[in-house]
Order: sequence, then structure tokens, then C-alpha cells
Amino acid sequence: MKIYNTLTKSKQEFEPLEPGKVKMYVCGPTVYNYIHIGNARPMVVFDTVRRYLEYKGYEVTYISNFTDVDDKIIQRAIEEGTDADTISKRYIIECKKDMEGLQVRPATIHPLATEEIPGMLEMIQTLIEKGYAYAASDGTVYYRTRKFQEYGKLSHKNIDDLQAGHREIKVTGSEGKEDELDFVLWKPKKEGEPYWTSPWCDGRPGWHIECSVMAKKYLGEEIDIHAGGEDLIFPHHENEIAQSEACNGKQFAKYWMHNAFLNIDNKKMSKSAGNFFTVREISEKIDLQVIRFFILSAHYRSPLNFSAELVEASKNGLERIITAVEHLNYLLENAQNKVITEEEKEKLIQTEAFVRKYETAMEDDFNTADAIAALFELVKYSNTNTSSENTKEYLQILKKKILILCEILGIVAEKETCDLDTEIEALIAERTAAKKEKDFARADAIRSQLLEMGIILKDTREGVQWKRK
RNA sequence: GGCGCAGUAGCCAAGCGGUAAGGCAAUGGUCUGCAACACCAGUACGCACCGGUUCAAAUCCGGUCUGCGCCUCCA
Repeated sequence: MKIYNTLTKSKQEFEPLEPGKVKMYVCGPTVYNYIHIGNARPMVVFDTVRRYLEYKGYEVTYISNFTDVDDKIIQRAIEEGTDADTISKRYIIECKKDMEGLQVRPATIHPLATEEIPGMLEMIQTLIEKGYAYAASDGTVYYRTRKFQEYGKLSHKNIDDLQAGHREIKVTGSEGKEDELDFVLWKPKKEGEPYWTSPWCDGRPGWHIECSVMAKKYLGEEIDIHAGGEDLIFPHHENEIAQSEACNGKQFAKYWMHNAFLNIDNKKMSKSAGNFFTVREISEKIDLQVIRFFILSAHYRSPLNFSAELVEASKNGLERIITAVEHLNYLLENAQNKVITEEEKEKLIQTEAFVRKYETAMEDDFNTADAIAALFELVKYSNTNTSSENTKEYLQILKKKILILCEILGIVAEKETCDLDTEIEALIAERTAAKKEKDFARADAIRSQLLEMGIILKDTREGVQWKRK
């Protein structure tokens, strides 16, 4: 299995630190509002990575944090006349709801920054002791960026270029810094803000230190995969490396994975441009599973454009897969309980090619677009190689194959079979009778009536199928 | 200014040296009372443009054009 590593700018064979186990850390959202559609991309993408690793038999420890103390949260709290804790707790709950809709499985642990302050104080202290950090006169603690020789190795930046860039857009409030590149590990509180006591001042942690500490606490000093959006490469992940490696003296993460951005109508999403969408508002119009399928329809390192018609195309494509599974279920209801035939066995062997194609795609840096193509080929094969003549066993195995490939992508292709609604069944029977008597007006009336109830009918060769909208 | 990415049919999107996957949409057909589903058929003499390397290039190299990202809170 190959993974593109931002650190080396190349695809590398994946070799976990410990055989059979994978330690994975994915930077989570800052919870000051509902998550937006852009936040959904890394969640879906890395959840899929996790699912595939588990499919391959790895035991995955998946850690994803919630940043629950931050300027934006505090600002939101002030606006609403409440406290930061209320805001963050509320949006963590809402975020989890959205994740559920997107079929993103909960992480092994979702640590909260505010609950990891002791670890942060400890790491900052160690960095100060090792000479990698210093406290300014106002109590702010800075990281001594130039002291870390390898600074820039992830983002492939030259430290001197960085400084030149900084001069142009110099920010105020950095008087206590020894060097403009130094970044904050701990900052003093302002009036009314949440704070914790520390040896340097009452205050709160900088953003970067959180992830270094949480990764270390829950995964250890060395981890396999560290992931997030590409915008995090610099400075967030670069700074994490500086902190963790200076503190622990070991390579922090072996593989760094970054997803590209999701744009809206070919433009970067932003509130000012008026093209900002939360997952919540999208979920009111579209099944979030469609959004998930849409996100996976492109490779995670390519920019992805989001628009109504593109989502519509994904919806139709996904429908094709679901229809195929429904059809198999329909056939299974009346299938014969005989021994699988030689011909059927032969056909099942042929489907292995699609499974292999799927796996090959996933093994190549999680090429979900190609994997989906293989899935579609399997679906087509299923559509053309099944009938009411087939045995239960054959149909069951075929269905299972489709379902497993869907499962890795987080696609639920089979809705729980609800109890047959007697009213619906009765209407369908009535319609069938009407059709027999060539009373098509009555038949169509019943079909419209069912449609209003959210039931879609299909007259197949094998009989009438129905499904909920 | 520095660093980097991308340009493949109407749309989306794989392919990354061996002669263009897959999906959506559209068209014609099979099936069907109609519809829906499904299936079948054709659908890029060509992969932004110009050169070069090679027996062979969408794939490698050089240049041009266009779009985009990061360098600053940001998935």
C-alpha cells in the first residue's frame, strides 16, 4: 500500500511502526459554529482511510481532537452573551450529528484541548528547559523557531524566505519575540476569557501545542499517520513537528497526509463571498450520504468543486448502486434454496477481478475515484448476471461483495428492511389487479397515491418492486 | 516576491512511457399499457498550446498560455 507523504513529496510504501497496528491523528475542527462543507472533506477522506486500513486487517487507533478554546469561540460567546464552554459543548454535539449523517465513524478518542492543559504545561516546560522556548516579560511563551534546525521540512520552505515574507505583513503585538518567526505556545489571558494558571502567567495555550500534546498522550511520541487539510501544512503541522520533535527527540509522524480544498462553484468558500455552506443546511436538502459519495468521487489530493449539479450527478450515480442491491434483495426473496451451480461459481470468480481493481486503487494512495469505478463495474456485472433463476447462495455472495466495497467507502447501500407495510402492499395488489383488467387509469391513480406517500414503484420482469423515496 | 498544484469528451473524473477506465447528462434501441429500473449501441483520430527525447508520450524534458493554492485565522 502506498501513501503520498507530504514530508517526502512522494508516494511511499506504508510500513507501520508496529506490525498490524496503525496510529493515526487527524486534526479536528475548532468548534465555534456548525461545521462547513469544507470541514467535511478531511473527515470523510480520513474516515475512509481508516476503514480501508481496518479492511486490510490493521488495528487502527484513530484520534481526532476538538479545539474547544480559541479566539473565535470566545468571540462567539461574547456575541451571544454566554461563555466559551457553552459554545464549544454545543457545537461538539452538533458536529457529531453531522459526522453521523456523513457516516463518519467516531474516533477511538475525541480529546478536547481544554482537558489536556496539564500535558501542554509539561511540554512547554520541557521545551523551555531544552532551550526551544522562552517566556517574554508579559508571560507569553514563544517557540524559538530558528533553534529547530529542520524547521520547514514539511512545508518545504526556506526559513529565510519565510522571514522575508513576514516583513511585508508584519503583525502587531509581537514585541516580546526574539525573532519574527517565533510562534506562541502560551498566551496571557485577557479580561473575561477562560484561563488556566501556569508558571508563566494565567492564560491559555496556543493552537499548535494542543495537537502535539494530544497526539503524544493518546498515541505516543511516534505515530504512523498525521492528517488534515492542506492549509494546515504551514504553519500548524510544521509547528507541531518543531514542538514534538524538539521535546521528544524522535520523529513525530512517519506519514503526513493532506487533503486538497473543496471549492464552491470554482471559488474558495468564504463568508464574504457569500458561498459559505454548513453541512447542516446542506443536509436539509440532500442526504448527507450523497455528499460523502460526492467527496469520494475525486482523489483526495485534487481540488474538488462543489455545486448543485455536481451533487445531483453523484446522487444519481449512488442511486445506481443502491438500486442494484435492492434488486438483489428482491430476487433473494423468492430465490431457490438450492446448491450453488458450477456456472454461478464461475461467475463469482469473475467478480474477483473487480474486487482486485478496487483494492489496487485503494492501495495506490487511496484512489477512491478509481475504486468507485471498480464498484460500478461490479454493479453492472451484478445487473447483467442475475435473475430469478439464480440460487440464494449465489445472490447472497454477490450482494455481500457489493456491500463490503460500499462499506469501506462508508456507503450504506442497504437500508434496514422495514416491515412490509400492509397498507402499501394492499394498494400494490389492487393496482396489479387493475392492470390485469386493463384499468390503467385506476392503476396510475394508485401509483400517484403511493408516490405521494413517498413510495416509488417499479414494474420489473419479476414483478412489482417498491421503495421509499 | 518566494514555494507549489492543475489543465483529459457537454459535465465530473481515473490513467502518469505501450496506444484513452468509470459515472452523470444527452441520443437511438430492447423491455414495458405508460413510467421507472435495467440492458444494448454509438459517443475524445485525441488528452491547453509549441517544441524536444523515445521504436513508442495524455504520461518524460524545455518553453508558452490559463486557472488555482500556500506563504496570514482557515479543512
